[in-house]
Amino acid sequence: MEPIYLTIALDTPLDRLFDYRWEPSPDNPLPQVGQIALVPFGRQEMAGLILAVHSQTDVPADKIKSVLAVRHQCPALDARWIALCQFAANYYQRPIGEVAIPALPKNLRVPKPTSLDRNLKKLAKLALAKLDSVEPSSPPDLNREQHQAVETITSKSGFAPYLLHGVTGSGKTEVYLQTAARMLARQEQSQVLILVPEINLTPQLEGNIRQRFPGLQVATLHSGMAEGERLLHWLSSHTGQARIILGTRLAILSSLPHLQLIIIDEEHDPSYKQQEGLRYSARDLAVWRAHQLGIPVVLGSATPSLETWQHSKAGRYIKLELQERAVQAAVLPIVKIINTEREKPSEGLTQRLISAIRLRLEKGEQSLLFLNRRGYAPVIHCDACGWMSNCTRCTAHLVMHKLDKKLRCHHCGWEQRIPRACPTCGNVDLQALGRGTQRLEEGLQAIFPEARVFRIDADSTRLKGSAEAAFDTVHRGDVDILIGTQMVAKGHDFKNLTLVAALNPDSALFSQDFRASERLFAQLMQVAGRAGRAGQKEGGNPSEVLIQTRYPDHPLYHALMHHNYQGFADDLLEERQQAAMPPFIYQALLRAEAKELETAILFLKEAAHCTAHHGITINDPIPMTMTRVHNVDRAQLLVESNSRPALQAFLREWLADLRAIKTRVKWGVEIDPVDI
DNA sequence: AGCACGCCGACT
DNA sequence: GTCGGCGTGCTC
Repeated sequence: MEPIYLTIALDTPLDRLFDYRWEPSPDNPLPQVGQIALVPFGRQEMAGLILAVHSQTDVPADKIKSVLAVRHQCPALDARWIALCQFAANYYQRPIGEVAIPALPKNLRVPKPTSLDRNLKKLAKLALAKLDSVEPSSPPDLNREQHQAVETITSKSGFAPYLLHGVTGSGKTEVYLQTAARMLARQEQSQVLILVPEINLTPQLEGNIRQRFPGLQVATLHSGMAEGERLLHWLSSHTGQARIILGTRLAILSSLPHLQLIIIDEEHDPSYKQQEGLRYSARDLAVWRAHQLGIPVVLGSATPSLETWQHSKAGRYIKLELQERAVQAAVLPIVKIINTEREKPSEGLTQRLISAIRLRLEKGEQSLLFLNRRGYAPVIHCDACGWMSNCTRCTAHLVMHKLDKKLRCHHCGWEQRIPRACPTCGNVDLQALGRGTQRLEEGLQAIFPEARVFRIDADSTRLKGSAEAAFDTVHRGDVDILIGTQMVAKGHDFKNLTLVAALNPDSALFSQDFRASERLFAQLMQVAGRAGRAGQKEGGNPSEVLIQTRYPDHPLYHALMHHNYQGFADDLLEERQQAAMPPFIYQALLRAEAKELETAILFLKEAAHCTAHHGITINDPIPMTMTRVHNVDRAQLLVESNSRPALQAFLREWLADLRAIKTRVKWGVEIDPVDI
């Protein structure tokens, strides 16, 4: 028999495919497109995705190698999944292998195949185990708006993108669940994908889903899972056994052959953007995938991204408003602004805030203080000579961590003991400047010695599973005052919480990043939404949100005071349009890093010095805001266009030219960057 | 990107 | 005499 040649995509930055020989034999079934093959590559062995099977090849006979094995145990990935990877590869300007291969569970990629047969048997057990442990619950009645949202989404057929816009407590989750229920009931094998920003912070949602759909298999997909477990859940999605798939951004690249609905909760959340490797937007890929499959996609948020908001204003997305709070007695919290120029804080707390906390303590209610800065103090300083605790490897301060007596760089991980005296002049009186969550905790405990003060941040929840335990402590009511970073803003309903305070959120107002205020608004709205979610207590006052700021007249805080997302978003959009910024134009970023900043800048200058392209703006190279991280200097070059296709076409050509430049600079391009 | 090969400087 | 620095070249 004639040999067969397989065209295979591999996880390598080389922008081409590789042909391998496959020897036919009566024992081995013919390989198929979409199957995974194990091949020799250079001196390594790798797993690749079969993209074509043919009887000929252009590769010279002395170069071609043979396939080591084909993973017949894993059913082939279908053409639509491959098309998704191909789209992402083209759009983000990377080879398809760099998209497709990392999207597969590791156990399918390692040279020694794990026993898939055993795992497939395990799948059935997994489903049963989950069924035993839940108590089924029935769906609550929907209010008029929720009902209409479910009706609208389920009445149309074909591709339709929806923006489900509703404040915290308006019952978006219930719309997700009942929409999912209808789609699942409609077809024997249908699957629903639900994306959440961070799965570890939403155990409640997973619980709800399992209770509401007791007969159905639920798969979860996120980066915190063990490889064996990951394989099981991925396979259950891939084989169609899992009907509901709950996952983080990486789940958008999973194989879902019977997908009928995609839901993206908190669609504005920055964690939908992958920030390393293939820098994809799970939200954008979700919309593309829904379009490809001709199915609805629901983007839910109280504070939609300006991209999504603009789509809905332009009529490209269908807007569904939830304005009533679904929980009967729940009312919006009262937002008050405290001017810290007039009321000077001590220990970071104004007198008004301290009184508000005291009132909650007396009533046995909880308070939440939001301070987005972990550690004790962001820097220490010598008054005598001006020395500051700077990281020698990064353009950043070493943060003081008092509990473990360390100075720590939050960017490169460097740590050292807190010096007893100033390293340059010997002064023993070093000052902690500024305030992190640890210092706030210390101050609060001093003011309220009897109160149970509790801190939740990346430091207090470093151990696996400890975040969930920490949240449980708060839910149980074992906490009076909760201090937290952005970790506490997401997902959790605190039933006894009636006071939320934001300390010192001002820095984002003047950030270089034009998206900083959009993010701050979303974050404050979200954290404000933690208060009083279970409804008003008998005879109680509405929950309160206090913002301590030096800029009490800033429009962002005024919008927040009036719960006016729409006004805020419309104003920002107006500004963005005037200034020709996203979402009205499209951007790509060329980043370069080298030992010396000058080397990186020079590379970017050379890159910028290309033939002019109509409709493309190439800006000047600039050092990144945080120039040096871990002894590497970084610079970037922004490319803009008002036409997405024009930008794409330019990038394709440009990157080919850049690859030809002989350089030691490490560089890469990011499409639709969100952190500038 | 890995991973080799290859040709020049300081070590047991 | 070797270990190892990173320049250059290749991966079906």
